[in-house]
Amino acid sequence: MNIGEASKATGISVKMLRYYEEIGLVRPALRAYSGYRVYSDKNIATLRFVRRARDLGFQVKQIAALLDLWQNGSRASADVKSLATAHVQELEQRRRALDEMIATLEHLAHNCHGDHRPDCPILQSLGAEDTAAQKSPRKKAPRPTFAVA
Amino acid sequence: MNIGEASKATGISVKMLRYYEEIGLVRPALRAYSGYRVYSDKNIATLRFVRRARDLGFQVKQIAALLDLWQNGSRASADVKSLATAHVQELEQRRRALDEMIATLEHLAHNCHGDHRPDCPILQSLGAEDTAAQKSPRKKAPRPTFAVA
DNA sequence: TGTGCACCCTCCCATCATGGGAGGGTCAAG
DNA sequence: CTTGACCCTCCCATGATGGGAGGGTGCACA
Repeated sequence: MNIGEASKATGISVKMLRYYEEIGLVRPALRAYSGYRVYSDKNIATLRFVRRARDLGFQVKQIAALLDLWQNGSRASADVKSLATAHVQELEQRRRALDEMIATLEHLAHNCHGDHRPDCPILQSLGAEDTAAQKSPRKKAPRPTFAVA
Repeated sequence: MNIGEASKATGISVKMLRYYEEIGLVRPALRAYSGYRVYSDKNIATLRFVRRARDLGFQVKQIAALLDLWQNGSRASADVKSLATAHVQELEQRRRALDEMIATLEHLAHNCHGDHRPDCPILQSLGAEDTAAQKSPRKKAPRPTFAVA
C-alpha cells in the first residue's frame, strides 16, 4: 500500500504519516525500490490506533505510551486506565475553562444592544479600570504529564 | 513604569509584552534613554484590555479588532456583538469536541478493570479492526474567522 | 514508444502564543 | 565601586499541522 492509500485507509494525512514516522511514533515504513513507502495491513492497524487516540485528544507522547501498552502483552490494565483518567482530567479542565469563557461572553453579549450605537458592555467589561481580578502571568500550567506523582 | 512593573500591573508576562509590541497589537512603548521601555497608565489600561480579552480566549487578531472598536468612538455595538458571538460559537464547538472525547473516555475507563490484568476495553476500542467510523484527514477546520458569513 | 498525469520523495518554511536562554547593558542600594 | 536585580536584543524550541518547491516514479492510453 502506498502512502496515499494508507492515508485514505487511516484518515491520517500523508503529511502526518511521514511526520509520525519521523518523530518515531511509529516505526519507519518499508520502502519499495522506488523509495516509496509501503504499508502492510499491520502498519495500517497501528495507524488506525494512532488515529483513534488522536481523535480522543491524546497528545503524541501519550499515544506513544498507549501504543507501547497495546503492544505489550504483559501490561496491567491499571496503567492504561490511569493514563486515560489523567487525560480525562486534563480535558475536563479545558472544558471548565471554556465554560467560564462562554458564560462570561454570553452574559456580556446578552446585555449588548447590538445596534448602531457605540455603547457596549462587552467593551466596557474588557476596559474596566477595576483591578480586582488581576492574576499574575500564567505559569506553565501543569502540562498533561503522565503520572504527575 | 518599567516592563517588569507593567507585567505585574497587567498580568502579562514580560516576554508577551514585548511580543505584542513586535507584532503590532499595541503601539511600541516609549523608551527611556537607557533603552528601557516606559509604560504610561494609558498603556497599562490598554494592556489590561488585551489581557482580559486573552483570558476570554480571543486570538490576537480578534483582540486587535476589539481594540480598534474600543478606541473608535463611532463604532456600532453590533460589530462588537457579532465578534463576540462568533467567538462564542467557536468556543462552543471546541466544547462539544471536548465533551465527546470525555464521554467516550469515561465510558471506556468505566469498563476497564484497572488491575494487573492486561485486558482493557480502552485499548480494545482504539485497536478495533472495525472500520466503521473512518473519517478522512481533517480539512483545515473553519478557522475562527470573524463573520464567517 | 512516448507522453502526460497522478503520485511519491525530501527539504524548507509557516502557523500561534508562549517560554528559555545567551550575551551584554543599566540602575540603585549598600 | 561592587553586586544583584533589572532590562535589552537575538535566536531557538514547542506541537501538530499544512504549503510548496524541485525532482523522481509508475501507469494508462494513444
